[in-house]
Amino acid sequence: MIQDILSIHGFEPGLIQEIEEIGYLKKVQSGDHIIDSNNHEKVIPFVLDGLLKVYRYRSDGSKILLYYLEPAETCSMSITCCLEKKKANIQVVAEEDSKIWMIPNSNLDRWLVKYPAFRRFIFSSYQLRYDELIETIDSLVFTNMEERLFKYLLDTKQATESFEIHKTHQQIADELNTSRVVISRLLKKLELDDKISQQRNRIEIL
Amino acid sequence: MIQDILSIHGFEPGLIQEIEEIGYLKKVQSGDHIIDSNNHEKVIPFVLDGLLKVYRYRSDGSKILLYYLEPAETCSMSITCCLEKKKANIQVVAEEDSKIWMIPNSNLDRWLVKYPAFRRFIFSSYQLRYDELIETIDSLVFTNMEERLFKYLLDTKQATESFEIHKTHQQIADELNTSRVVISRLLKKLELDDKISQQRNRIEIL
DNA sequence: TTTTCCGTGTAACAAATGTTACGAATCGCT
DNA sequence: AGCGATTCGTAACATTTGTTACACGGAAAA
Repeated sequence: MIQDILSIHGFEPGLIQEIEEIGYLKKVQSGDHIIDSNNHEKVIPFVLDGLLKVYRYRSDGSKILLYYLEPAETCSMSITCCLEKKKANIQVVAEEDSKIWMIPNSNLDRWLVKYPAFRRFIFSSYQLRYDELIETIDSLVFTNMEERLFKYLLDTKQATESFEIHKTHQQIADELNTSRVVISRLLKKLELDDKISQQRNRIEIL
Repeated sequence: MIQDILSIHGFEPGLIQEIEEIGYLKKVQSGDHIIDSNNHEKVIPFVLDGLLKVYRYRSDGSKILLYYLEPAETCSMSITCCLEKKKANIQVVAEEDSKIWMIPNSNLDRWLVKYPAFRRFIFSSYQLRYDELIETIDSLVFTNMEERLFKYLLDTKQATESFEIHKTHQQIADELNTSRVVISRLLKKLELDDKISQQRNRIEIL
């Protein structure tokens, strides 16, 4: 199973073996915190199954959703954090029940040197996250809340592979950093436009 | 001169020699385009002197200022772009007259393997840009236009090492993706609050 | 069943931002 | 000096987003 997912990126057999030997499986439930400010253990999480959310939090307690991590992806913030021995103010939370292969950072630098596929993997991870951050900036600058909300629904649909979204208006508002009333207002509008239908705790995308 | 700037990052003598041999100096004037969608030459720009702006542009022509590049810095977007052979929709423009050491991408991968200091440099560049993008997201989400404007003025002051900013309201509006009228309104407010003083084409930070 | 709590709908208003329009001041050029 | 172009100030208004308050209905708990 782990071999299968790692070979997606064309990892060398030797690398796959090393990752298997040094890493360990972590099973988490929806809502669990995988990485936090408090725990300073230097590991990078490689998602085997499920869905993770990566937040950036600020000193005043507010936080921003940076991106989602899907299977076969990893968190580039954690990588730099490991390589640079720097504290990144990030938080990785399970959105669904997930299985994660936790890889201690001890061999990162050596792997970078030894395995070309690992280099490619790391750099394409960085690129992927860059693209997502820039897309976030894009949508903040150029689109209004209604579009951002609809995009959020579509993204959630894709990430969870389901047409139904089980979230309250308040939860959505928190993720989009606005208020519940605004979300209710806009969801009602989307409903009138026949783009969604909703019941309590449930939004269906049409 | 080039040795001096490269040694800031602790580059190995052999690496410095290679970079000197393979790279070339490019002098540009304020407003010149260094990297564009059209030219597909694979080089990474290393700033020796001056100030560059990195934009992301979109298909509809609109663009966003991603970050500034100061001396001894490089553009991580270009790096991934080189390594991944992928087209990044970025544009690098000279904000001031600048000197740039242009480094063809042919040896990037080999340098990553051979020189630890180069690995550290690349990864810390990535981290730096991440931090800036996240800070941008932060300010878009949590602060109003007045704060963003004042922060923009302070950043410009720092980047140009001058208390005077020679820009029109329209230019500032373009960089902050708003309209000229809004900027004029807010600058007037900052002036009344004794945070700045302004004349035509000139803003002074107090 | 009754009570309480949670999620949602909606009104009314406030604040921030965007848009259009026009006049005044200043600069560069002839 | 005179003229046109650029830059800025400001009013008036539209739109978007945020805030407060309250009602309703269903779900969960007592």
